[in-house]
Amino acid sequence: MTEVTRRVGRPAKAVLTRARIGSAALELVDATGDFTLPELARRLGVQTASLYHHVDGRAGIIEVLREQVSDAMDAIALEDGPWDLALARYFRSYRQVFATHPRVVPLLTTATVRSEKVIRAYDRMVARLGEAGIPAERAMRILTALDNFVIGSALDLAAPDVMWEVPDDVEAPALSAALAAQPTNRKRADEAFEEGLTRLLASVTAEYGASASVGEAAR
Amino acid sequence: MTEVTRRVGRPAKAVLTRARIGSAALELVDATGDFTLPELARRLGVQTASLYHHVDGRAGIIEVLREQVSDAMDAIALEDGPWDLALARYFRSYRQVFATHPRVVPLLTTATVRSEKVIRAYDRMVARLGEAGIPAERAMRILTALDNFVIGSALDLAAPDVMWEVPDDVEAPALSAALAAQPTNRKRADEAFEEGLTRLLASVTAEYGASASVGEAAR
DNA sequence: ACCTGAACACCGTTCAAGT
DNA sequence: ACCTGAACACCGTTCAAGT
Repeated sequence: MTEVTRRVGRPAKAVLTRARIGSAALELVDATGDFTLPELARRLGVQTASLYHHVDGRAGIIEVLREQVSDAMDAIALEDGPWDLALARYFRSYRQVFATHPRVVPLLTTATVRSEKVIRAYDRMVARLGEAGIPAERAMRILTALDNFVIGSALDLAAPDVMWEVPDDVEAPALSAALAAQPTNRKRADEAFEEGLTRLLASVTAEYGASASVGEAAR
Repeated sequence: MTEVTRRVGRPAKAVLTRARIGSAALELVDATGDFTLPELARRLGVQTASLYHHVDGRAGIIEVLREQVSDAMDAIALEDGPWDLALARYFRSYRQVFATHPRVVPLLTTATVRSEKVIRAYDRMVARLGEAGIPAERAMRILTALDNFVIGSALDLAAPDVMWEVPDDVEAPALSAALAAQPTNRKRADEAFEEGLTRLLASVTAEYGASASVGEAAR
């Protein structure tokens, strides 16, 4: 028999914090692929309504999740070395964070970027592209393209085990052979990310110049 | 006063079809960004439970949405001409479909591809990359990279009006200047898509050879 | 300020009953 | 086979009451 002490009213010390809610939510999403407020509250040993004292409902918890992954990104990556290697480092860390928490990606796909850390990172990237002689307008286009690619690649990490399933009555010999030759799903996703990131950055480098090959430096 | 005729039991002719449900769902998502079964049923003039006779609940309706957008893609694009131009045509039509229905994109981000039409398209792309001298393993990697980029670019279409919002207390001069120089959100998204697609395909072309520049042919 | 318990509107799904 | 009406479990959100 466990003795349950029922408490009513404000506790001497707050039992919840934004941070505690955030890490519990992250754990829950990592484990199940989604979260509900009642389940989250249960894991934290509180009532569902208690969460509202710290975050703005379900949308607020998604915000906390976004903050957590944003903070894990390597902003220092952008400071030193040639710009192309700096961007490569940053976007690799960007994707690496999502590789650790793939199931949160679908929850974060559409929202305005407000995180100070992420804003600063993009500012730094625009600046570094400018130093490399790329005009601001073009820099924004390149950054958005890279961003789209990385987000798509992050979503790929949350993909089901079988990404393409050829039905029995459909003939797709080339695709079937290519799929059969594939390594694990994760390896495929990793390789495709490197393939695209390297090609995109190398293409820009070829046009505007930089110190070394991105692919080379990855080894 | 409208006369309402209450009908019970099976009607002489089925009032619902998969197709009717699908187009009503697409309209609803286009208009509101999401859908619920009760609201969909209301628009179709039936009870919520009636939907279950034609589709497998909410997940089934998302499946129908996926079929609808998949069917709108230009599969013939892959048949003729140099492989790089063929792929460019296909991926442009791919993204064009989502540009017409941007708000459905977030609903379709993670699921196994089973659509015969899409499977055939990917088979065709692997085959054409093979003809160009690209080994199957590498072809799959390139295709996945392109796919990730296009999905990310499609999500970009569903992005809020302000993609990056620099808080008042944060200094991001380079980013702010670049954002100020931006045209409309849609134009930014369009340009970034072309930027990335062109660079990715040109990079592969440079390595394996093809007939003409992708960027050139786009004009 | 912070937690509880109860209430409310709403959603997805199931099923017996009717033609 | 296909539609209805009712039922059920569950979810997100609100709010008065308690310390």
